[in-house]
Amino acid sequence: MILDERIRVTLADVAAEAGVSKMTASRALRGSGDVSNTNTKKVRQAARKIGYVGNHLASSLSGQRSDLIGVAIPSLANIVFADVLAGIAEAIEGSGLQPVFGVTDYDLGKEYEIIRNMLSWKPAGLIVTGLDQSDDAKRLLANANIPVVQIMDLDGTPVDVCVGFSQRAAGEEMAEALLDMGRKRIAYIGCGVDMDVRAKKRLEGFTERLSRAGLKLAATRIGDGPSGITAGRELTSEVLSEHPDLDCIYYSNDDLAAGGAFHCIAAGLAVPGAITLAGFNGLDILESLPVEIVTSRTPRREIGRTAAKLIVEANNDADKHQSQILKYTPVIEFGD
Amino acid sequence: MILDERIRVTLADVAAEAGVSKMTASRALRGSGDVSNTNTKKVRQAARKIGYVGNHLASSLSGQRSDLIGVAIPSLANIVFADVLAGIAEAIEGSGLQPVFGVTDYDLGKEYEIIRNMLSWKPAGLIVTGLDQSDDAKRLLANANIPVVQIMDLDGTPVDVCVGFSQRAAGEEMAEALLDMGRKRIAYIGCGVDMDVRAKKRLEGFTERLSRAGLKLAATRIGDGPSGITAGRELTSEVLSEHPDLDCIYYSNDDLAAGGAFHCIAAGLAVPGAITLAGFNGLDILESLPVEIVTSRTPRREIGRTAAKLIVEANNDADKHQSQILKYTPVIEFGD
DNA sequence: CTGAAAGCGCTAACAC
DNA sequence: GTGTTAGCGCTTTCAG
Repeated sequence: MILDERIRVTLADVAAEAGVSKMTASRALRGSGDVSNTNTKKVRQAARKIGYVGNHLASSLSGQRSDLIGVAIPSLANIVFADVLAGIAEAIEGSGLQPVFGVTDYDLGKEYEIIRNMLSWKPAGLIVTGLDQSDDAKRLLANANIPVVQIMDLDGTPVDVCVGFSQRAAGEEMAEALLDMGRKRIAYIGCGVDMDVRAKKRLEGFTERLSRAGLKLAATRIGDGPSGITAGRELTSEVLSEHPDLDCIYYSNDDLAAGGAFHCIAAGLAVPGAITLAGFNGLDILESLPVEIVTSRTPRREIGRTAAKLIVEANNDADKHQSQILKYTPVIEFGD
Repeated sequence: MILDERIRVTLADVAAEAGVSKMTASRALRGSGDVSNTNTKKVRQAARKIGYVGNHLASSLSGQRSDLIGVAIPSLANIVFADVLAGIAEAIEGSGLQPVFGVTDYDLGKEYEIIRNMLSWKPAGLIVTGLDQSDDAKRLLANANIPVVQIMDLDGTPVDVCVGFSQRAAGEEMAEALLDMGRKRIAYIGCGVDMDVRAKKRLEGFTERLSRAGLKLAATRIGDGPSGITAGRELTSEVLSEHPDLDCIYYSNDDLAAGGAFHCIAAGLAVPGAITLAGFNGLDILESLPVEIVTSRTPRREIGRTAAKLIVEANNDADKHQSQILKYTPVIEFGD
């Protein structure tokens, strides 16, 4: 295909075709202001006839604000963020807004660049993951003068709106649940790549609750490869061979825990009879697993949906927007 | 937060601060054309000092083309498309392009609207899923005058570039592999929501290959709920209770197949001893499963990466762009 | 190497 | 109801 210079069809063409002024055409197409029925029809027909598509760049530049909504997430390998995106897509359906996304790879520098880049599109709003952006990034967000929603975390000071749950508390509550089940020799398994701020916060809450009960982790193992089922299986095998007496393993997420479950099944270890496995997120996979794994179900799709909805609403009525903290609470599920 | 009218800092402000004209500032910031070192420094400092962010809307409008790249995918619940997005994000890293996405829900009408909407951003390129858009949508794509990449399929006539594999052939090859393993009483399990065009094409190829061997499907079960592990487990249980003599089940994807595996484990059915399970995609989960499932590994991340790379390259050098078909081939894996 | 002028395609703000 | 006039903030000319 040759990218030749095709004739661009613009609003002026539509107006000419319909025999009205650009403004009438513009109003008719957007349904704004009063336009006679006759002209509305004429314009719509003309637009269809000559294949008018419109130019968001021009309308946004003129209107001082675009219909874009910026989303910065740390990763797409983690299904959790795909769920967040799905929630966002769901919430903006029909609103005329469209999401632009950027993947930060858990890197504050990249995150700053992405935020900066997104801001230059003058988006209707921004959704960023977590509360721990770099100072530069936070300054950008604070001065952006658009709704900014920070999601998935609550432990910190939000820039504007915050939709999430306390990662620390989630860790504490899981510790509490496991203690209630009588677990005493507990190990932690995580992954380096996955050791983002939020996983760290959960681990902190977890160990703190343990120490209040006079306990500490019997073992800690942080893999250096990427997180996933395979990694979980291997790390579990390693940890259990070094510490065969464990009665519980807390994983930084469900993928790792599922891998742990597969190891236990293969090794003939009863779960949760001989050992309790606990994960995080409440992934679909756990429900069908032949063993029971404890997990905290995180409402990530709802979080995405709520975050996007707030921006959609602020976009329709800017006065309605206000800084606020919307708190969710992960629910602990025992897999039965 | 009150969305007050803040002072926007524009290129003119930077120019004033640096004591040069807007043009010199513009050139210095973009590194285009020749600007003296002195002025370049002055401008850069001025920009940083007053916190200039730039306005992509204005530059794109002026430059006739934006740095956006539009992506239309059918769903985010399906991890396959999250992988595609991940590949896209990977490929455009550092290129200055940013992805805008839309979710079609396998709905041609929605897809048309999304494509139309994206085109109005005058994107640098478009990535759409499959070859089966509506005629209206195809017309838009054909006239868009930008690189258009259709991904994940090969069975049909591409608009411009096509990066994918033949779904029909994938179905045929899986049938062939299962026949080679001596399977004879084969059932198919899919999901209504998941019964997109591509799953249909695979099924067609599959049954055609069977009939060439003088066989036909022993049973076909299409669930009406959403696809997933849980659905797979239930559907498998149902099909097996009606047809206990099956020696093989072909699923429309790995999630369903994994659910089937869990059913078999719970029911004490040896896999693949008593029954062979075959899925599609080559998801991570299969590797760690305590049973062996046959699958076709699809290079979805590579496809996303390649598609995006083509657009990045065309963006750097439009003359290099040409319509072409990039063919991938899913590899059948036997889970051992 | 630098700058002034003229738009890019659209819409807000006013007239009529 | 409809049209006119000015931009939105930037870059592409084209002169110096």
